Amino acid sequence: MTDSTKVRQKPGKRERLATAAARVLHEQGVEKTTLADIARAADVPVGNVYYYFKTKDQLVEAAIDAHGQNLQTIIAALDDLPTPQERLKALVGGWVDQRELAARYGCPTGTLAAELDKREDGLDRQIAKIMQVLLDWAEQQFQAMGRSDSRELAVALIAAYQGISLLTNTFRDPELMATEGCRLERWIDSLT
Amino acid sequence: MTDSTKVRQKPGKRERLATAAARVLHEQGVEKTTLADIARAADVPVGNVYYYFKTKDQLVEAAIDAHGQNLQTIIAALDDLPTPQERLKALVGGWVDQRELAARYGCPTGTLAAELDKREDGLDRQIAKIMQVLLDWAEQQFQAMGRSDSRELAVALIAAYQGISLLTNTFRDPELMATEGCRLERWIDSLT
Amino acid sequence: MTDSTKVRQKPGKRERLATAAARVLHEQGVEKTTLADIARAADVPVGNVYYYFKTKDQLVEAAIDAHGQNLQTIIAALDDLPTPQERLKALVGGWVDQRELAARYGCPTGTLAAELDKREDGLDRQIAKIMQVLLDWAEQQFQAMGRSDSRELAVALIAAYQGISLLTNTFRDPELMATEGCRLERWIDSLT
Amino acid sequence: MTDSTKVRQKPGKRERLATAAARVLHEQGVEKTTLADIARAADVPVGNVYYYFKTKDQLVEAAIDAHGQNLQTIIAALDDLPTPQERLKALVGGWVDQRELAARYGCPTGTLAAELDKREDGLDRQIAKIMQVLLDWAEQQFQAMGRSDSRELAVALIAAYQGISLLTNTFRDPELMATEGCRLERWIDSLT
DNA sequence: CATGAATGAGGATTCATTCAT
DNA sequence: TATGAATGAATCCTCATTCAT
Repeated sequence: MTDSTKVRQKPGKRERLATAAARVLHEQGVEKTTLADIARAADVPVGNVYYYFKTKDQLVEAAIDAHGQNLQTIIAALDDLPTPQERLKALVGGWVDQRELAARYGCPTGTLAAELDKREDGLDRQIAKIMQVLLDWAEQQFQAMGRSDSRELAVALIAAYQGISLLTNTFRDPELMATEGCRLERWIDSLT
Repeated sequence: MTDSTKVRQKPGKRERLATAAARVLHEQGVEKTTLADIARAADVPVGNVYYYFKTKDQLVEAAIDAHGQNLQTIIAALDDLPTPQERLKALVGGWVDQRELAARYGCPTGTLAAELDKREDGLDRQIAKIMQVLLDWAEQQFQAMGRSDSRELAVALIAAYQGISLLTNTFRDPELMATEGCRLERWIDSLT
Repeated sequence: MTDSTKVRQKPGKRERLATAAARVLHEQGVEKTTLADIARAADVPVGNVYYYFKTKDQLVEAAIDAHGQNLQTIIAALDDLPTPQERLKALVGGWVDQRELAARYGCPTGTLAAELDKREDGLDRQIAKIMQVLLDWAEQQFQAMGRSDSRELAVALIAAYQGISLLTNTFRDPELMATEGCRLERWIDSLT
Repeated sequence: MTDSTKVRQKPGKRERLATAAARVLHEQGVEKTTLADIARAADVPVGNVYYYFKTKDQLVEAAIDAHGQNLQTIIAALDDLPTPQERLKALVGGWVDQRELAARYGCPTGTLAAELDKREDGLDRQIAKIMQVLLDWAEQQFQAMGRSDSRELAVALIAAYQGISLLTNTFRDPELMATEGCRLERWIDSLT
């Protein structure tokens, strides 16, 4: 009981750093983000960061993980819905809900992937895994809809999202995402 | 005749730099690319770069322009085709032809856009212009096909390309682009 | 006791840098002085300088402040003297005492002012403030002597000092300062 | 006659460079002025400068010479006046006439001297010579007035000018020069 | 564990000077 | 002579990473 104060005060500095990193890296990009930026955002002294993460790359990895866990949460929520069509459309709906963020900074996973793909760290494989998870989940839904081309459809859906995120961001226009979202929902319905 | 080699080398140092920049920036990303990298790729002494471009940003801008001119060339070639369907499918075919490059480095315009959108330079507006050109051209084709939803379709098409470029790059799998290319061609045919 | 050396060395790294900057900038001039020069003079690694001062200009500003504080100290000491005449003559006496330094590098404030006036930073306003302080103090003394033209006299006195500093420096002849000092003291006495 | 065209077109590129250098160096200071600045001001291609001056320092020297010749011209004009008092007061009057320039950039000779004294080139001796000329001339005038302390007075006069130039420049206030000019004229009259 | 401070390896940029024509 | 272009040595500044306490 005595330590509860301390425990409650810093409920995982490590986690706070990872969360802050996820946000700041999304907003500023990996290369333009300083360790100091992240430390500041997490309200952690710069020197202390290294107690939790040996290198900047490890912090980036933690940020990727955070995005991954976020995705897991989203998927878990979607799985409560009764039909695959509804699940897929709910996914699209979620994207549309985030359109303001996309207009400003693009898709968190997508922009991270684009940037990390320029490197030969394992980091690019890390982000690929997350993308894979989403892809697999979408594939399952299309399969549940009885489509034999489920993989292809899953790729098309995720690609459509990544692409419209990029355009939405490039033109700073959230409406692009909204319009494309409607189109994708109609498309899902048309697949029976 | 003997001096032609040397004589021919100078004429386009500025252009050589822009071309090299376009390539290297695509391959390595803007932030990770050093002026020295570009200078080396263009076989120009670092100090000399500044004779042609006052800042790194100006060199990036020149690289963007190079990509823009490349796009213009492509579009001009496409316009020789008789029907809008053929033109659009030829565009898609071109993307598929470039799938190996996309698998390695992603779409030149798209990755550049993703990275530059993190900045508040005019550079992000510059790349948006190029994307706009492509979008406008695609819209014209859909319009020529008699579609009233030409804008929406154009956005969907370009988004699909940008998205599949990202996935192709993320998974280092050119086949993704090929498959999606076929799907897009079928889709175009279905719109008549 | 053994570690006192090291312990004592840290306490004022920032101040050590400012002091070193004040000296080196006086000796070499602002433009000719490298950050490395100052770092070396303060026995601080170059990279570390930026922990204390974000830019070279901020370091220059700190040096100006150092000169300003030095002036305050001098003025405070002068104010202990009973009559304005004595105070003014003591000021002049101080100048004469520093004539060797003036012969080598000129008046610290004056040379700095001359150089910074070529710039449009706020730095030139910073040095003007210090000059103003000296001017105001001199004016008060002449006022205390009952002179209605106190401002004009103050300007004349400071100008005489700045001018003779320049000549002393130009001709590398400390005697110029000494002679002019005597003249100024006689002049002060003549004003009653 | 045939060469008159050419002769008239470029009446001494060398001289044009020296004049431009004198002006630009006064305005911007030696260190902050690039060769390109001077070349541009003289409307001479950069590469061509080196045909006339082997190094930047030689150009600075030429600028100093230009100021020296300017001084000679002024002195020559003053010498037309009948009495030493009138000559000295005319000198002071000239300073006052130039007060706007002094407020902006200080005294050409003085600021140059201040900057060059920081160097160990012969350049600082060069500027000292010019200052010497002025000093000698003033000394002669005081001598002609029958003063045995002519040297000391000459030094005081020139120092007063250099000092008030600095203050005028520091405070950007031409009036300072005007006021001090009046004071100096009264002072000259009082010496008889 | 915490933290302010230290360090040094780059990276962009400037500019005097040189060169080829 | 004239001139655009070339060159490389400096210089300022950033930042990941380490260290001492």
